[in-house]
Amino acid sequence: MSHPINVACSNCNLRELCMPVGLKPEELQRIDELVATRRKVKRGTTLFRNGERFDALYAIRTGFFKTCITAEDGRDQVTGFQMAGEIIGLDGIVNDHHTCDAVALEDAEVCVMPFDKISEISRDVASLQHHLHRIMSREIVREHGVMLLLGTMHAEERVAAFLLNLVQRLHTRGFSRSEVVLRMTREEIGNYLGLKLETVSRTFSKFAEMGMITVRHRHVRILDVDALKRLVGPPGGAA
Amino acid sequence: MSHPINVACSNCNLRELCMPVGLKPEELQRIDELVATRRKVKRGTTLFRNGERFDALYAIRTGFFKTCITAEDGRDQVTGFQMAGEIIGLDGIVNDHHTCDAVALEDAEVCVMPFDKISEISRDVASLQHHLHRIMSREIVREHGVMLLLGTMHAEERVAAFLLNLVQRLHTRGFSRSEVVLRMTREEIGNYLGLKLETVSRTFSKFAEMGMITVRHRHVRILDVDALKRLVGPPGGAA
DNA sequence: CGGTAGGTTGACCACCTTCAAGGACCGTGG
DNA sequence: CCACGGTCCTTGAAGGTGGTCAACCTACCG
Repeated sequence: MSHPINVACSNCNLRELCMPVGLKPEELQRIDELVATRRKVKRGTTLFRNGERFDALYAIRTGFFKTCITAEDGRDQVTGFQMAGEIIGLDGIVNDHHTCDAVALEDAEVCVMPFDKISEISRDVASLQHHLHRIMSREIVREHGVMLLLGTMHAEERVAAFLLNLVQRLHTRGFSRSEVVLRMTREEIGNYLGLKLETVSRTFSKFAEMGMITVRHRHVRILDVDALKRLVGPPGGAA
Repeated sequence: MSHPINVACSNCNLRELCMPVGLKPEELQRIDELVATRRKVKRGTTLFRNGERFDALYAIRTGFFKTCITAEDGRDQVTGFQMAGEIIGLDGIVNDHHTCDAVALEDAEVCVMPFDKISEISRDVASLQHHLHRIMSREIVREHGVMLLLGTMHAEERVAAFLLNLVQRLHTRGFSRSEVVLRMTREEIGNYLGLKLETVSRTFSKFAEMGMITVRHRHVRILDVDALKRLVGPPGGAA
């Protein structure tokens, strides 16, 4: 399940995504202590679950995750989709227990960073300290955006925003800015966006009819980014 | 606008709410350095605004705030209501600029804690470090809950959850567990809950008809907590 | 006392959900 | 190779929840 690492953070090609930049050599060395082990997570299995003890943050090295919470009555909500270079597990810090499930949507590998080690090292290395704060703050700001989406947007706007966000993040990772292979089902997308899977499907079809995208199963090609952007938020447009 | 403090954290009656517990005397002394000044914020004015430079977190000493973000097209979303003992400003850490507005809903006073001072002291005082991490993590978890609410709940469930959450937080601050004086308008409540103000109003009326609450303007009395709880999430109830 | 902001209530309607049926793809096993 | 089952997806028709629009009311404040 977990195994020793073979690539140090200092050599990792994802370093700019999950670690601070501009470190001095001796700081870099301390950072390399951070990742205790790697862990492979098979598609469909969980990295951690609601209720489990929290003791580490995870940096995604490869693969794709969703995080979701479940209410007592069984309703659940996908709170995010995470890809390479992103950090998951922040929810567990408050009460030393995770409050959501992290499920791999494809075979994945994560770097395990024991939280007490993070705390310890960030007391010595100010840039790591600040980096951690920024990561948490970024997550808070991201969730504000999701609240705006869920609170004010219509179905088409939500789906457009979802696609744009996804393709943008993939692009910063070196992938195409117009091709997406969805790693999640329509139901998972809908759950995240506060819509039913049928609505997501219909909206995809509608975008395709309008010539903004092509959809074949999970393969989406974006034909007209600007049209999508216009959908999510009229730029100078009507109030 | 801002003025020297007259009550040290070590003497503050809100200490358990916004500061770590179980500090050693010398740590307490360092904590007292945290709050540089106090600042009064008049009702209807902002503590900070989207786009302003971030350099401090704020602990609410008295009063009541809302935070809200605004999309380019003018739509906005209330992301939370904050009361005494709670910390605001976390959104600003990522990019050194605030991304939301913090508006006082009644005359308020906050403790200004310069963020570089927080960082510095938390490098020496591990319990402060952990406390900060917990505060940020708690905010992330809270927002997960809001996402669940916005993504899956019906109007009645949302309003019930809102009232219960409010009264619960007031109760931990020593107020009644059945009396609430709302500090925000129906429109602000609706915005937060992803509903229109008319829907909030109607839902209040419906709850009143059902004998669960009484409403007179902004004064709400909760008559049947359990009924409200049953609304938000059927306990063992129907799936 | 009049103006204004905030709140309530009603009628109608739109968007999304619900329910249902059919179809495409994938892995497995014959 | 094809048949088979299962999951995932698409599309249609009908219905409901909450939105929209509008009128009226109340409290508050100069």
